Formats: sequence, structure tokens, C-alpha cells
Amino acid sequence: MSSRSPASAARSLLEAPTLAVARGLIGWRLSHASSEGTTVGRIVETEAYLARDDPASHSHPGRTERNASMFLAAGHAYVYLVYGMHLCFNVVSGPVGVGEAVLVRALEPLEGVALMAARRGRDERRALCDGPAKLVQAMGIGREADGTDLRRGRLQLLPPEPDWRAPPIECGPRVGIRRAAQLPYRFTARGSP
DNA sequence: GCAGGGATTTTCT
DNA sequence: GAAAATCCCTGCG
Repeated sequence: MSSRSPASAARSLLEAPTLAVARGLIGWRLSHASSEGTTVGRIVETEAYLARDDPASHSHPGRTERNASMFLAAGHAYVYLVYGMHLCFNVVSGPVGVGEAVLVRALEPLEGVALMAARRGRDERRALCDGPAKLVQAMGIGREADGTDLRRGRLQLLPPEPDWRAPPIECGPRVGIRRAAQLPYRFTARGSP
């Protein structure tokens, strides 16, 4: 069909509609090169937050100082504080100025597992990155990552390896929200947390 | 293994 | 002043 390389096709995913990005990001890798070392994890669970007909989205009430990064170009990071003590990491999607993003809910640890465990203060591999705030802590992502370009900075999004086989992906309701909780905007790699 | 509640602070009404 | 895209520990079966 396409004459483009798989890597190029993968990169163009970020320009796709947000629901397609949320599904397509399953299998991508998140890499963070920090002063402590490098950690890499594979995305195994995501949630889409849209700009229209989605009252659960942070962009729904309009643009504010907090959600400003959601309105950047696709492929930027949106990092915010929830519950006064945890951070969540999102990949901005959709056209510039629209306000859509994909929340990364879980990773499978690939590299720097010992560093992840040290940051998290516990050893059990399963528990390192199986929640949106957990993976932010394990990867050492801070609020300074908010608004950065995920194709260029220390925090980078990498397409799946060419030989990586996509697992079956399940779709269901989002987690931890009240409004529009029934919308099936959550994507999970089967066999993951 | 599962249910329940506390921690903690930013953000918007 | 209330709610929030959560996590962890405790108590109980």
C-alpha cells in the first residue's frame, strides 16, 4: 500500500485522529534520558481525551493555564498534577489549538528497571509502571516535561521495533472519572494490567 | 485477594 | 469550598 518505511508510517500516527492515536500508541516506547540514567517502557494502556462531546477532558471548559499544553501540536507532552500529589503524562494529539490528548496509563518496563524500582521505592516489577502516576514516578518525569516536544527532548516517544508484534487490543470505559465515564476511550494491550 | 479510607494541593466555581 | 484522569496501607476473610 504505502511506499513509506514502517518507521515513517509510525511517526505519522501522531497526526491521526486522537482515538486512532490512543489505539496506535500501544506498543510504542517512552524513553527518558536523565542524569540518573535512562529508562524505557513500552506503552500498554492509554486513554483518549477529546475536545468535543467529552466533558471529562481537561480541555472541555476551555483553555486555561493548567491545560495550555493540550492545545499544542501533536507529539508534545502534557503533564499535570492530580489529587494534589501525583503527576499524569499525556501525548498531545489532534490539530494545533484544538485541545486533545492521550493519557498513558501503563507501561511495561524495558530498560533501567533497577532505576525505576529505586525511584518507586519498591521492587515488584509488575507494580513499577501499572498506573498513570506510577509510570511518571518510575520514569522520573517532572513538571518541567510539560509542553516539551516528544520527538526531540530527553523525554522521547519511539515507534515500536520493526519486528515487534502487536497484541490484541481491548477497548473499554475510562478509569477514575465521573463525567462521560461510559465512553469507550480506553485501550489496553491484552495480557497487561 | 478485596474493600475501604487517608494523604495532599492545585484548580476552578 | 469542592472536586480531582491516584496510590498505598490497613483490616478482614
